[in-house]
Amino acid sequence: MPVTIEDVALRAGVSTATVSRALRGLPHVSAATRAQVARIALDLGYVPSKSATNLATGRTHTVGVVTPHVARWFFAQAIEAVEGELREQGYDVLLLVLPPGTEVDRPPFDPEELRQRVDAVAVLTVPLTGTELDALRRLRLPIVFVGGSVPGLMSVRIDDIAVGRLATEHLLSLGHRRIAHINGDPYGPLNFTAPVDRRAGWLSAMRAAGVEVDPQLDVPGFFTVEGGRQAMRQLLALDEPPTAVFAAGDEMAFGALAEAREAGVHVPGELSIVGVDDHDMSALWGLTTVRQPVREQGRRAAALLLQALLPTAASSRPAEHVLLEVELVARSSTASPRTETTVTESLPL
Amino acid sequence: MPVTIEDVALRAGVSTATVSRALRGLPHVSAATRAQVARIALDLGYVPSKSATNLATGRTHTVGVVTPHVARWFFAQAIEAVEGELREQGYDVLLLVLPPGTEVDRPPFDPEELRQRVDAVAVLTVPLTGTELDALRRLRLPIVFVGGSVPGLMSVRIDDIAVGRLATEHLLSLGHRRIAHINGDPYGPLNFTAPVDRRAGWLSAMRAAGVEVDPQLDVPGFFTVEGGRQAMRQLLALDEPPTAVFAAGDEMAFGALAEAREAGVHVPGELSIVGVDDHDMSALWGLTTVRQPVREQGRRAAALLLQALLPTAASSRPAEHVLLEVELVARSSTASPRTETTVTESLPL
DNA sequence: CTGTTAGCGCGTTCAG
DNA sequence: CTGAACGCGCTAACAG
Repeated sequence: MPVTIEDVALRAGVSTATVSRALRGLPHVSAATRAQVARIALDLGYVPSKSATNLATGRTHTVGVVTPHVARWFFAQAIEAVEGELREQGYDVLLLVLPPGTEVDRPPFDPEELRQRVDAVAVLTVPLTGTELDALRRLRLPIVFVGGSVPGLMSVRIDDIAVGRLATEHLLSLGHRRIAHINGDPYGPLNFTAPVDRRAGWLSAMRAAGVEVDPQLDVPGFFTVEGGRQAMRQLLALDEPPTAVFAAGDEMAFGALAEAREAGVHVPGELSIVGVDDHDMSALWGLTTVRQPVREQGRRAAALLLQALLPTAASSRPAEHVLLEVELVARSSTASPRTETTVTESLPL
Repeated sequence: MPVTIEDVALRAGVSTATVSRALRGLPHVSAATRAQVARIALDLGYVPSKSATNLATGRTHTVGVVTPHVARWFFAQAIEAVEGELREQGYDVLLLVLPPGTEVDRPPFDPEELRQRVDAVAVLTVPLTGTELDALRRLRLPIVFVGGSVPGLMSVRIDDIAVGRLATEHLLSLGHRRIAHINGDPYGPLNFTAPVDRRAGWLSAMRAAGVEVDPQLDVPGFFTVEGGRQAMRQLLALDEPPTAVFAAGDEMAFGALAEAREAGVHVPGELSIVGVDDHDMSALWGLTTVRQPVREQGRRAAALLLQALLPTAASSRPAEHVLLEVELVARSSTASPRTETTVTESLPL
């Protein structure tokens, strides 16, 4: 039913090979023939069959994007960026959302099913088991991790230890000592470096400042608004609540912020909060945060794949690792502890 | 390089035809042969080539999802839902993000490029030109619109007029008369019914209540946080500002809320605000809103496509239109105007 | 510069 | 119940 290359060939009075060459801009085609073929293809509405092309060339012109979520800020941003870059270069994007849950209780992800469908894969901080990673490697496809890194595979991410340190140092410099940390899932996946590193940064900064860390101040928030809320509730219930909180993600910070206010705890008068991301709504909340360039990470990841897909690309170079800069954005959710200044509404909200 | 059906056939000592039948559960294969083949396929790690299958059957087992954004709440939710449902049924999802901008200034979308790649298409309230729509129809593929509807094509959406009416009536019933409306883009696309309908609902409710509508109270917010903020600024600058605002989307409502508070206008004491969506963060903001079941819309849309893809499906039935229910969720951003009751902090934030 | 000939990997008749 | 043979639409040698 669809228009095939043969239809075009017949109509143009040439062979299918010539049509193929003409349409793809290959050399060895007279300008006249090329123009003629192009015209006919156009008004016949000819579109090459992807499957046939793939079968013949072995390349799918499709990149798989594996992600655990699409609705969360980081992932949505990253997907949008990756898709844009890829589509611009003529690649299709196959979206693969891994069912939620840790790698233990979700259905196993079988990278093999990607084998015949994509030329490369971008993995957005998905917690994968060692088995899955091995299978992924066995595909021998260009693979890039975004927001995390795995030995031997390309990656684009930020220095999450620096993130934790930056946030914590900001609070320390304001005079805080009792600084809590709301992180991801303590029983979560192993191959998910961001939360672990951010915590490490927090600990490192605390230690460097000679501050003892109370284990009670290290609570899980699961990277969700609601999780952040619960975490904050837990912290406020302590005999000696923190004067400052470092939340490993803005969404958790929002929850924490809301919970604090609801509990009548004034931010930043009685409690300072720092997040990570610089979410679209962080400014609205007046949230101090460590900004990470998510879209940039997406773009860079796509670029790495594209480059690895180039015919000239040697398939066995050392995997590239791109580390992007982060930056502390100070807003109104942080201040020095126990200031005796008038507690006016310093927050916009 | 990949394992082909022939490798399996050779190893099993049968023909490729038998392998094909055995693996796909077709009849006319002895139980023994079937088991044998299955085992060998498994330990050879055989995965049928999608392209080859497609070429042979004419079906791609892929559904295209066309969306203008992935990072905005509605779209992210819908994409996640559609993807989940589709993948569960063995379909791949090809993500196609249409560059931002109205259909006038973005690069034209050529549905033809989908022809050889997908079996069906889900369009998420993307503003399409008539030309694009026609081209889409010409594909003669099952097509479903989510969040909007187009004559002759399937759709899943909510009654946006009812949405506008519901929100407005809530405000009217509280005693408001000067009710503003923050909508989408006045110069925006035509085939994008949601904003138009929501406004119509607002007007209709106002008229039904015998309230005159001041054109100055109808301002654009572009469905973004920042747009909502600007809109609110504009409204507050009026000689006679509104006592209530109906924002056509929660993200705009957030912006409006923040702007109002920043301007020192107490919500809901001096100003009531209603949104639409019931965004994940609406509860945090205490935002009264008209909830719409986005994920459900995504699931239903996927189901419609799946059903139309069934071999038994007659290709020329009338297009199905699914209309889902909405519901007003009253929170703390709305109250009666000019109440003289103590203005305590009634909002959590 | 162009046409011919082979496949790419699978599904699908049609014979056995 | 099973196999041989052909075709899906296109690209890639290889001739001319």
